[in-house]
Amino acid sequence: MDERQTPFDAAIWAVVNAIPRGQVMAYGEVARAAGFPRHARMVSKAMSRSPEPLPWHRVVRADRSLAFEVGSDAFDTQRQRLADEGVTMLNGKVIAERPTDDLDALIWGPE
DNA sequence: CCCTTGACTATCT
DNA sequence: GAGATAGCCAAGG
Repeated sequence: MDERQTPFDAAIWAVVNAIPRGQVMAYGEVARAAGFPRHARMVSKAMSRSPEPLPWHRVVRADRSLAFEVGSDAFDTQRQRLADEGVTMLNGKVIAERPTDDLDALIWGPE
């Protein structure tokens, strides 16, 4: 194999995997939680590079809209997957709760 | 090395 | 509150 995952990738994957079902996080929040503030744009790349499926549909924009073009396959897929988790959308924006501070403990450890 | 691109965000109008 | 602008940062041509 040939994938070299950077510490960045691993951190991002860990955070995304830690997002509870039915909840969403913004790209910037994921980056920050992973320890890489201002790397919101890199989060998408890291997720694309993931060797195994990731709950990427739980990652949305800061304003709670989806990052894909409306009508695109990716957009529809994300909306459908969210719907399966009980998350619906209103006026183009996701209606879901944000992970509480418990997520930080989950990622950074009980410490 | 310069320039463009991108699953972003904060700020201003 | 929607559109425009600037900032941000890594990757690729």
